[in-house]
Amino acid sequence: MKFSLQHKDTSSSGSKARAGLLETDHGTIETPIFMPVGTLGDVKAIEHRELKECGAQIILGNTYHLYLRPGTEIIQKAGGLHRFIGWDLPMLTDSGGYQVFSLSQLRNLTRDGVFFTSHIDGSKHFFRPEDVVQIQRKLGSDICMVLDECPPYPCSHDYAKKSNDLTMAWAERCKNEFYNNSAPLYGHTQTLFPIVQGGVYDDLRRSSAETLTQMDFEGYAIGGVSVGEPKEDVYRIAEVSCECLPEEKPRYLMGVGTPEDILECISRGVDMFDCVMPTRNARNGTLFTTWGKMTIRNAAYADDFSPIDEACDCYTCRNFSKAYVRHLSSIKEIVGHQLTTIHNIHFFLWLVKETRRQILNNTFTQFRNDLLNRYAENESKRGSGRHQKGKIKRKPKDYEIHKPARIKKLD
RNA sequence: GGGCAGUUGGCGGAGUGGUCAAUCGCAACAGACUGUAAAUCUGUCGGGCUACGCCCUACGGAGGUUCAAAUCCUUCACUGCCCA
Repeated sequence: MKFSLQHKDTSSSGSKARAGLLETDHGTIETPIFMPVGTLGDVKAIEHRELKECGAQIILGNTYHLYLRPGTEIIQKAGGLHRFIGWDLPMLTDSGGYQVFSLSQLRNLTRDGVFFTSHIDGSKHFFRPEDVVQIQRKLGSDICMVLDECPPYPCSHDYAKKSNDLTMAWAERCKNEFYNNSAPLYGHTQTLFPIVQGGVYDDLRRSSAETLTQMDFEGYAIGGVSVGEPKEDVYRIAEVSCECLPEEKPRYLMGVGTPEDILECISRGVDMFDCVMPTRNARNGTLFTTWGKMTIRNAAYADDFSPIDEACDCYTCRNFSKAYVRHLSSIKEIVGHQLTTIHNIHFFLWLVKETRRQILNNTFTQFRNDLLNRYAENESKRGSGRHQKGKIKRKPKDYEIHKPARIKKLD
């Protein structure tokens, strides 16, 4: 893998936005980039053909989920993940570190690794950092991720420090396994990104980023955000972390975010993003547009025969009306999910593509401010139309109540 | 013509003397969703208020019993099944 920084934005003194090229054996990725999430080997409700039409340059897969189903051996037998799923562009696989957070009820942490009880059949699996590297070798993803602990929010400084220490130790072990004890299996090169942790604490974030920089990787991820903390924390964490990471290497902010988050974090020096938001929200009826977000299932669109976004040239907007998409989405027709997913993915990819163009043109700040203002205006309008009687908090399911993560045998 | 069963909020369907403006599901309406256990979840859902409470109108129609009826009785209407 090779990353080259093409241009640093100069549209305002505060902007740290960058444009670059990330070359892999499966193709070159133009950054900033948004990577659609394809946890189980597909990006939900959209075919590879349509993903490419939307401008997707790289997608994610998930080590933990693919290991459980269909299983690493099947994928290896198929000739790797690219061949198995029929995707010939770059792929990044997440390590399962996020499942340490999202499946916290079903796992136990030890210094040596993570013990998972399968959410599918209750079977037991132990993942050491080394195992996760070996699995990703078998998957053959272009960018592999180290195993990390994604700590919950809120989280004490003490816990965040211990957690980060563990993640740092695991990064070292993953790196050793990756470079000294394993090799690519399918003829294309792979690289390994470590993950900056440290909760919402600047000192820990700096220390984490510096530690990883010392270890010298080809690119760096920033994790542990978007787990419930305020947006300002996310932006500050992105900024602080980027400041401590080498300029000539790509930075990947994991799990972010909304269009606003992406713009804010590009301003702070982030190059790569991934998030389930465009796909999940599409299936749940929320669409993103150049003027803000909308709930396509709202009654207001029942007889609105204009496209979702006049400025959008995705397949959905070129061919169908709000009224039709609303109809299909409301009754949860499969094609409704497909059309909304196509639109949202297209929008997120348009957003980063246009952002890149503006960066190269030194007009990024104006572009960002215009879009953020438009979004804020739209949100305030939405807010005034709400019928909610009070702030409603969703009751979490049992398995979603994150018990404080435990690190066993640390001492 | 006779017998039996039934008629509950937009729909389906609980409830069978007070704790019922009425469980639940669907539909409807709104909201949430950030390295996907999510095509999921949450809230509202007869009307009106000086709203964590109060007042109306409501369980096919009318009448009755009772301190109190969606729940019991009479009768009418309608629906389904069975027998002529």
